[in-house]
Amino acid sequence: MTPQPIVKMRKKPTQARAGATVDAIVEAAAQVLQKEGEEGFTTARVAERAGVSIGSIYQYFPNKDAILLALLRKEREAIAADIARTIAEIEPQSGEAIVNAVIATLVAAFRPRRKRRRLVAMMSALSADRDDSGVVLRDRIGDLIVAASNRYPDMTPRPLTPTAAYVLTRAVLGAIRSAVVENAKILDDPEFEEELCRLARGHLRG
Amino acid sequence: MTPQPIVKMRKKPTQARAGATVDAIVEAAAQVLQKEGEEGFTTARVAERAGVSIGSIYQYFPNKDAILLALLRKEREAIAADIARTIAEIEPQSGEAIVNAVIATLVAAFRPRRKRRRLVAMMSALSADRDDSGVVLRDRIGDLIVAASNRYPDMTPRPLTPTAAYVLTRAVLGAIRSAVVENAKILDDPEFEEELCRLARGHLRG
DNA sequence: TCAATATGTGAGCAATTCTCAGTTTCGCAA
DNA sequence: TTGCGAAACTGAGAATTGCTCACATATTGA
Repeated sequence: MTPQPIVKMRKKPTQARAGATVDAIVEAAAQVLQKEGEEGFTTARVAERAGVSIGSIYQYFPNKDAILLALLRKEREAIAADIARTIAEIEPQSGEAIVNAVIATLVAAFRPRRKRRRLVAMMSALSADRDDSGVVLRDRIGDLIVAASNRYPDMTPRPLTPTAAYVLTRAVLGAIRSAVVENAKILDDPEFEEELCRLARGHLRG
Repeated sequence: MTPQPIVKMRKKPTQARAGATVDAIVEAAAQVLQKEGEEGFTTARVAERAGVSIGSIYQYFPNKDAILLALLRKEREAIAADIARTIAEIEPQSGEAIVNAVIATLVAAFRPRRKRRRLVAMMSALSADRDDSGVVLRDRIGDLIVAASNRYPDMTPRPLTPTAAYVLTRAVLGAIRSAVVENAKILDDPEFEEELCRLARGHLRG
């Protein structure tokens, strides 16, 4: 019933080696999860792979789940950075060009490191109560679309309400998410991207 | 790397009381999960609530996760039945009417029992490796759309490729999924449903 | 150099999953 | 009704795992 606040790190690392330890733990978590699956994801295994003791994990993470959350945030930040960088480089001729470019960027963001990003997509729903970074990221993309539609009126003939932006972003990201989780192959099909563009353009057209 | 086969029940119940036990366990699992959250979801609690011993659980389920999978399938079947029933009752005048009706049905399917369906939506990604009932359901809806588009040519002026159907179903369901997981309120907003219809019609239009 | 602080260790406790040997209930033929 | 084999159920305890805490070691600054 009551949404819980964000899980914090137990202790802020100040020395360099502590930061290295935290990074090692998160990276080890990703590798263990990837190679051994969920069942193999134990604190002992993560500690072993990271080359630290179990105690060190609990110096920085309040519990096992927090390691997953940290991994989730790290991957999401990488994706967000990908998207921001590519969008900054776009020199848009038209509203349509922006839509196409944003969608191309979103799809491209999920193409590399596929196995790891699949894990992230699968885990992200589970942490919805404890971590809102996913919603934040999606809303940011929605704002971006609304802003673009104001600057390039040929993108859409109608004013874009918040609900319309919500539906559009969640639909596009939802289709990509499905592709990542259930069938990674389709991500490489140019027709997939093309259909996503059609979907977005059709929706904006009204 | 290797996708795992579907988890089976350990033993098929033959007597009536055994079936009742299985049902009680699954229902207890749903209740415990809803009232106590993930952390409170222990085999002991489920057994207690179901009024059986822990041993009985393991007579029918190979492990704790299998209880969740059973719950997942049960909820999905309920949703699928909802959808199938409503769609069977539709007397379509036009292709557009079908699209609107299907979307209305999909949204409506997630409105009741909201807390439980939210849990299901959150868990379903996690079980993607072990259970394909989600993909099956989504593909079935996709087939339904393709079939309808053949019978009602005014629905879309272009032939609907499998990729197009994939994108359309995943986009619509993805938006609904997001609404269920991250913000249940928007599900009741008529504008949400309207925008979904716009999205689908726009995509079909090409 | 030396103390104060930050970081790291791992045996062990508490909680949890799952097993299995034994008990109870059911279905049914005599 | 009775007796018996099969099905269903039980719960103590073995095995595993998350996490703590008392202690050891490394780093920093003066």
